[in-house]
Amino acid sequence: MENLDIARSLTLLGDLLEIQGANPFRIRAYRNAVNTVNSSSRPLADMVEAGEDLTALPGIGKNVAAHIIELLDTGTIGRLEEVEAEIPRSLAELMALDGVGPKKAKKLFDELGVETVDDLDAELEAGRVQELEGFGVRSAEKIRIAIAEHRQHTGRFRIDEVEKLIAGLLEHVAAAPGAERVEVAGSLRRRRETIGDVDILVQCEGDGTPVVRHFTEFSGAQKASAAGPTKGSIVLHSGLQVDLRVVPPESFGAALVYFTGSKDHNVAIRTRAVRDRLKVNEWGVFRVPEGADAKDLGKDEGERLAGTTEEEVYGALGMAWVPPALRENRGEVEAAREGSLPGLVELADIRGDLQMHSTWSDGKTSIEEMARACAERGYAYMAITDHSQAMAMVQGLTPERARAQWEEIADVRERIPEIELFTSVEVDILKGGDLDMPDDVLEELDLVVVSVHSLMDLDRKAMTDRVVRAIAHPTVDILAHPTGRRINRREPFELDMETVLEAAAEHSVAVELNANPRRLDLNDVHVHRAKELGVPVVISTDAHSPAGLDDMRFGVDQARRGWLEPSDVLNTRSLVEFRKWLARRAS
DNA sequence: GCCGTTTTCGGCCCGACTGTTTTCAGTCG
Repeated sequence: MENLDIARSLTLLGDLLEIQGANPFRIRAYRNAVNTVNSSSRPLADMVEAGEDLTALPGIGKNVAAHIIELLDTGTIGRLEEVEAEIPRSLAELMALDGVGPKKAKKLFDELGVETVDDLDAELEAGRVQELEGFGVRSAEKIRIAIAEHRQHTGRFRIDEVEKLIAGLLEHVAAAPGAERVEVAGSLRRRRETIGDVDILVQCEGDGTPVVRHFTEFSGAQKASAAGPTKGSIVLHSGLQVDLRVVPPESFGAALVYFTGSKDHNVAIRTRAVRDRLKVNEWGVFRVPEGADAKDLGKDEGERLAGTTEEEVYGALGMAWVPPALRENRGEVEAAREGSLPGLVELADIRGDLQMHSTWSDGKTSIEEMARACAERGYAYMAITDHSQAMAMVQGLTPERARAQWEEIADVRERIPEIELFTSVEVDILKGGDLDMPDDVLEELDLVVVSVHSLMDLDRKAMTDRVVRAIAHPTVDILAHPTGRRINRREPFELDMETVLEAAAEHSVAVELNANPRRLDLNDVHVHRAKELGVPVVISTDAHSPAGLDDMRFGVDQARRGWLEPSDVLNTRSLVEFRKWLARRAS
């Protein structure tokens, strides 16, 4: 069972308990446990099997640990079944609707017998929802719209899509009357692979109402769902929600921390602040006076210790500034207090790109043009990794064509001496783990990249065995896009990543972090696990044209989210050092 | 339900906006 499955069950249990009106702190405890499960780089199932104590994990105590062990043993949680005997699990789905929380879901169930979104739709049609106490015509209409949007658009947006969708909006906001500074916050600033909604922060002296009004009048907005003196929300035609907050200069840093999140990171730093009798909110860091209770203080009462910049805010809390990519409450709060934050890899550290395609298979551009494009980007080396022949539809390389390609590569090397071209092939891993290229060719290549492109629906054991067998081949250097996922389009293969990474460590094989924003494969948690196991990570673009080379920044962002430092990333090495790595088996 | 330089009980992050309200609950981030 995957960590994802465990997280889903615990989330469901937490949601249903919340609908039942359980102690809110108990609900929070479940949510915290879910965050830990989702952030764990190792499968909890393996930890349990190894006899490790789950309560050593933050936010997981005796009860949740018992739930998890029961779930692994029996496939279900007794406590969850008890709750489901009282209220249907589909009520949790109602809470996914904008404007419907636990209280309204409960009321709809108790008063009208609503169990599903479809039931709710029918009750709305019948006009019965607006008659309920606490509901009204307007909230009924909002729920009706929320259902339509839920059906039309449930998922999150890829980060590259969001960047394109908001480019015009950011220009529009920068032109708002009184806007002195505009910054993107939220998951987009943390560089998550997908974005649920966009948060924008504007610095403005005095009344923010004109800024919010200017924002909500954006021509690309489908509707404005909120507008006050400090906050506004719009939905773009694409369905993407954008929230805007307006703050004065003395609060800009505090607000940037707060709206960058994540929620779990914010809760963690606020909880620590309470111990030091400090109060943190989006307006600043304040000292709670002797004898006073933080709860009785107004939002900006007390002695202000910080607020203008993020560095100041973290400093007032005894922490180093935390890079946004790390703000997920995965240990960065402790590291920032101890001064042990990693020095994260940056785009400028990248010295080469080790997966790209040319017109020899499905690339759009010649080898020479790709080489010139890489040289323009200042790289010291690159690899041309056209597909092997199993990819017949893209004219994958036969052994003969591979050899012929080497001659062209030799020519290009002479014409463009400023960059080193490595010969390579992205070799298909066939069904049983055999490689789609004879050994004599593999042995002559500078670099061997392997990946799965077919039979992606094998069961977990068969797929894991297949990939591990390929990794064990003595010529293999890099396992490319290890899970095969396409964000929002194709789920990852059934694959035991822990076993794969252990095999990579054993056989001295690197794993790719595919920088294409449609893939970003590996994900941040797996990248972090690779680091822990000492498996080198290669960040490659898999470019099919020169423009594709610019995706490198997305890969670097993901690597940063996985805590990678330059030394963890193979293609930050100089040409000399990288050659040494390629020769690692000879010595 | 979790946790501990308040340590095995009694706390647990904080504010804005909306709608249905007549002073506030619910939702959201």
